[in-house]
Amino acid sequence: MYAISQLSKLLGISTYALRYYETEGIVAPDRNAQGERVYREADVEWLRFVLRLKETKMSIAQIKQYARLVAEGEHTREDRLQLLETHRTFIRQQLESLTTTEQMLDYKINFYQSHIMKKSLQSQQ
Amino acid sequence: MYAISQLSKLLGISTYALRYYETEGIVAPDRNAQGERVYREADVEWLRFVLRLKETKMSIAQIKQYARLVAEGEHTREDRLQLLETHRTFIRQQLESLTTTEQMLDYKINFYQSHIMKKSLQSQQ
DNA sequence: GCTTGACTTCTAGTAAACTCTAACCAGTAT
DNA sequence: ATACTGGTTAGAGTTTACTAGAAGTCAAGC
Repeated sequence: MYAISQLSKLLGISTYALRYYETEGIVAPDRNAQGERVYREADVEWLRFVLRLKETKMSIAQIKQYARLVAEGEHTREDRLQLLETHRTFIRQQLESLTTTEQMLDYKINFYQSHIMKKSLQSQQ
Repeated sequence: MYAISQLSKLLGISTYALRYYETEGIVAPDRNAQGERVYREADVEWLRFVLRLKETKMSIAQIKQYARLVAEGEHTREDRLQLLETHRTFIRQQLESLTTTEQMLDYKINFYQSHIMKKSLQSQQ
């Protein structure tokens, strides 16, 4: 059980963001007697997954859509599957793009380093 | 040599974006007698690299900074190297994050598929 | 009893990255 | 000659994802 400020620290996101996710229907914490948000372990796990989706470039709109399907229950399983498969495809594209770009950077970095090396050799002579 | 609309199609980005990149100092095409932008092959290659940086989550501000260093010439090589190395580290983090998330999705997709399979088996009986 | 601190809601503001509109111009087709 | 096409600029508007401010509630400590 976490208060909003505790969860904010735990997840490394702002309390503003946590409230925003709630208004967007992405998370629905309990409330205590004072009306304060109380996040359970299940909310924490869900939010960790949400942050993974965000890191891998899923938009808030899409995450919201997925959250809505989960909340709607059993009969949305096929839709959820579809959504996750689409995102997996997107992730695989990103992996390709990152690998290619990493290689380009390796090449450029080697280029710069060899030039800098030449320069420092020159300055030694 | 490409007109803006041609390059837009070639790169799959809008003419608005191309003009925006120019105002940000990221690209500096030639102009013809009518004052229209003329992009050379070198501009195209540079923009392809810029788009790679964007795909891998480099901000326009950072790209702008790198472009400025390139334009400034020889004495900025160390800074450029630094910037590219920092981005390579970031790319490696993204690769890790994507791999982990892909595995989570594999798991969830298998889960949904096995449930759907059960369901369709039930409906066959 | 009053202040402090952590929360609440509502609403406005912000940063990033475009995206669009308006007014204009130059070359081509009818 | 006129309309159309495709370009130009300056500047306003849009979308996304927060971020911040104002005003209020409530329990705890001095």
